[in-house]
Amino acid sequence: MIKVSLKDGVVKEFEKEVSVYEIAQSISEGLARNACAGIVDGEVQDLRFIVDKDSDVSICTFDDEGGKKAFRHTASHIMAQAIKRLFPETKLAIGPSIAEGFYYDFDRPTPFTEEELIKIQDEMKKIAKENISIERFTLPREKAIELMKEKDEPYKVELIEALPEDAEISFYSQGDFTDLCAGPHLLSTKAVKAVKLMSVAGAYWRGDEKNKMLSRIYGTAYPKASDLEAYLTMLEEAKKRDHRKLGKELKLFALLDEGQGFPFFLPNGMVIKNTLIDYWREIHKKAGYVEVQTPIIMNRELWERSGHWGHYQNNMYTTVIDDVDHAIKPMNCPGGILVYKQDMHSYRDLPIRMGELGIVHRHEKSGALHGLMRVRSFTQDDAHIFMTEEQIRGEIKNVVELIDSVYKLFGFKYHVELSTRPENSMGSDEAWEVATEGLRGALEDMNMKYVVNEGDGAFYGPKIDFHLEDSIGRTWQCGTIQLDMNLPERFDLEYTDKDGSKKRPVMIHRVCFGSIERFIGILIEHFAGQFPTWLSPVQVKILPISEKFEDYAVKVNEELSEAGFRTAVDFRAEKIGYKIREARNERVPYIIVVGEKDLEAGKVSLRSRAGEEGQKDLSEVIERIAKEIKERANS
RNA sequence: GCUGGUGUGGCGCAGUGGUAGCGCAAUUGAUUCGUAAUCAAUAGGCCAGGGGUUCAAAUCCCCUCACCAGCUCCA
Repeated sequence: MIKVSLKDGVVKEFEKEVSVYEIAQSISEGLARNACAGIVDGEVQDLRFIVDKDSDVSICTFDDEGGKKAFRHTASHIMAQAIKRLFPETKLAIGPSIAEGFYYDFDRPTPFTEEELIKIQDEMKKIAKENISIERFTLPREKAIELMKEKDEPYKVELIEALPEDAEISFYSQGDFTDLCAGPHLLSTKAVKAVKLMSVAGAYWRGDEKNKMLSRIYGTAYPKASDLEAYLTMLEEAKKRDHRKLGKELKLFALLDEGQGFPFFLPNGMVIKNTLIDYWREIHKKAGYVEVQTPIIMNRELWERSGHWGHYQNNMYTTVIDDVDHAIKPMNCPGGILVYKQDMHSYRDLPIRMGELGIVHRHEKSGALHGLMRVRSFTQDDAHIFMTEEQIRGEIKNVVELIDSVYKLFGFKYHVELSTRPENSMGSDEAWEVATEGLRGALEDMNMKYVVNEGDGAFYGPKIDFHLEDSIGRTWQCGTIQLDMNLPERFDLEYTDKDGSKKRPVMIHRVCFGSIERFIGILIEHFAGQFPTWLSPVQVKILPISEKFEDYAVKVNEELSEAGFRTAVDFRAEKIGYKIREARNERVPYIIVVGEKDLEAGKVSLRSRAGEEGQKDLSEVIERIAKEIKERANS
């Protein structure tokens, strides 16, 4: 007798061992039809998985993460099967499910064309209609290698060879198609009806740029055509908020051939940048930071001492001044350290929280550049905190809270990663261990959820990264907290402790926005250009109905400017509908219309983003907008 | 950097071998208007750059550059 505990405390008993699918059937035929996978004692399992002991079981449909994965993974196998039917000479690499769909990497002499993509998609639909049942089987490693050699799939052979000697290798086959795969998969191809192949792109075998470049096809799949349609519509909508498009439309910034990767900030964008900086200064002052500024260019000796010359040279721009090598700073830390060294420090001074809005230059590969998100010159809202070892956790906690408060203000969701020691790094294992555990401990003290990103730390220390999403779900690292026990050593930093002895301080490097440029890119997409009033380049636009009311418009404008708002008046001899259309396209949060009726009543007509609001006293409008700006409310 | 795609007035696009077009924006004039586009006229382009094929190239071929998607790398 096997006891299966389902959700809501329901327990079912089975006479003998039973598959996940049979459990679903025992609940309802409807559920069995939609079942994609199961979770058995916390592990995602195939529908074919046999439950042979008392277990907790829940059934996953497409609406569950595990079910979605199985569904899309099956879609990727269907794509591979379609390609094998149409282009049998193609070699298979790997084909997993991903966040919004799936991909599969193929090796063939020429990449797939648009027309071929359509053919493949049609063939996939045919395969779904054929309702081919999907079987799972396992082979010992040697037999598995033999099978894949026989099928002439060298990439699969390589994958299996990387698995342990005694491994049982699982395969899935559907009709004439068999693929190495850990699963799970659906029971048949039937459910995968709504598929769309999105794009073809190159991708290196095993993600290594030294390897051969394969041809990757991205696709997505849904159980219902209407869901697929909804997803495609959502993507279209998201493209409309692309910061590069809006940046041009709203005249925020420009990226020109004359400086590849070096953004120009236009007057409107500069308002946003400066307003963010004002906000930054305000919260950092409150949090006990001082501010410094260090040079953009410093000599080679400094960069050799900091380790950048050795570990970061590929990303640095250099120049020669009076026959001496210099580098344009890619990071602010060495400058901050030199500032620390200007003085003797007592334990009483610590922690020293030293902020710097530093413009850094880094050479990025041309293909990596992306609007404001990835540039070669950017402003870091940097700070270096010098402290004693005992202060580490408290300071990290302060910084995490500060970053969290910034992201909350804008309504951002974010995820956190802990990045550990990379290959090209400096310092002792002990220092790295202490630093990494310091970060991990702080995260755990605060019960923060995080994923570990092995080997992705900075060359001088491990880091906590904060990642924000853009409009189509790509994530970008913004905030980061890096714990550094190496640079204080290299620069021989000291403070005098209670007993008069010299001690080595520990150092944190941290940013909240990350790069102000990238943060603005994210902001543009997040708000679709409709910035909260406090950030809007123009906060109130005054539209006289005709020339006759220009004087009144000027008077209203004076009062609004006097109140400290960023305003503009549209004096053109256009109809009011036209002026409103334009002001709305500019995403101006408040539009004030003045005409005959307003002049007579001594009032103004207000239009906010919510729509027409009718006549109001100007003083009332001023009060309302001032309050919104002061609270930095998100309209 | 790699693979593929794209490159036509300020912006968005059409134009697949026969003298470069549309819409918006701009300028000028008229209109003086009540909540998402008033009318008319004018001006604006070595068709990314270079080389080639051809009687003739935006269009076909080669090279370079930039941008876009993805990979790699990263704030």
